[in-house]
Amino acid sequence: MPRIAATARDGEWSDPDCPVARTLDLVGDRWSLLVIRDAMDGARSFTEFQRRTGIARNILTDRLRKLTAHGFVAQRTAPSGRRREYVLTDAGRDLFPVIVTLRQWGERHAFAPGETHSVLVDQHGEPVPDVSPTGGDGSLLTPDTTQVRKVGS
Amino acid sequence: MPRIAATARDGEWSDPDCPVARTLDLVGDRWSLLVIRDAMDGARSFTEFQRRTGIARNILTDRLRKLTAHGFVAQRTAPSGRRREYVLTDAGRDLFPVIVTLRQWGERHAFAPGETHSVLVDQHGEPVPDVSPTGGDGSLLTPDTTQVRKVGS
DNA sequence: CCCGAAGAGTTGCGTATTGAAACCATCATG
DNA sequence: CATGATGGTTTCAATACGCAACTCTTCGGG
Repeated sequence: MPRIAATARDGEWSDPDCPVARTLDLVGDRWSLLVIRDAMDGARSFTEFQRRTGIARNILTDRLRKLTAHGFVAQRTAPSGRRREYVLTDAGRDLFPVIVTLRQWGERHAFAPGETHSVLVDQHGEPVPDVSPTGGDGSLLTPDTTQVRKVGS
Repeated sequence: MPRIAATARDGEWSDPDCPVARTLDLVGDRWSLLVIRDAMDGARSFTEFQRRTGIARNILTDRLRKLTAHGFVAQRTAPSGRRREYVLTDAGRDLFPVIVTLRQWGERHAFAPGETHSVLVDQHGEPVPDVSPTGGDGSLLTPDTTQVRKVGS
């Protein structure tokens, strides 16, 4: 029985060859991506994250610590004074496409017709268009028109 | 077309207005997205999912049940005979952009330079280009050039 | 018809993670 | 110096998870 799983907390990847699995080893839990979402939306302080997500404070402590350890956020002294604040790193900001696609899936499938929800808009107040993978020629890609090439092949 | 009618845990959304939160209520756990990933990559049977992910069998039972209940996969009789198989629904297939962006983040940030990993390629064997949100005018969008418009405002 | 193997779970049980609430420490202000 | 805000830590019960053993059904031979 081939045991693939070895859990990321031991310093091991659960499936070392797969980038999807590695990313989920880092942020694939109930709260991490919501913390990232709020950081992208301007949250900086422990209390602000707690207020927005409603996460338990001990779990938030743990998540902020892990997100910091894994390089998604960094803790720095606020410009205004001597309080510390959490800010996204480049790697954390680079999760933007993940957050946006999660949001857009939710908009399409997790709301009844007519049910209201928050909307992501650009500088001009225009809703952000759907994000979808395309080939080099601009054609839309789907699970059926793509495949995973394993490392050894 | 099956709208995701039900229940994250006890029938309530953890943050009813936010599409990101709703999506994570449904698939924001350690395993669901990996099961979806493998379904996109051709897995159909309980045993095949178990072999690919390494997930514990009782947990896999639970996840397949929840993914079915929430309309990501459906169970149908295999065309070849009388065995049942799990197939992605349209809603499940529509998570493709999420899986791809998670994969691409991992490729950029979770591998050391030179470390090998599996690659997603199109029909011609070409790697899938980076997916990123753009505005209506084609400009790249970032957390700094977008904002969430709340329902009431 | 009987046996065995494979698929798909189910059950029991022990460990790990999570969550709610209370508790603590530091600063700033009145 | 009392009060409140920030940023946690501690405690402890409730879930979730992983492992292994067991069940049930469906073939496929012999």
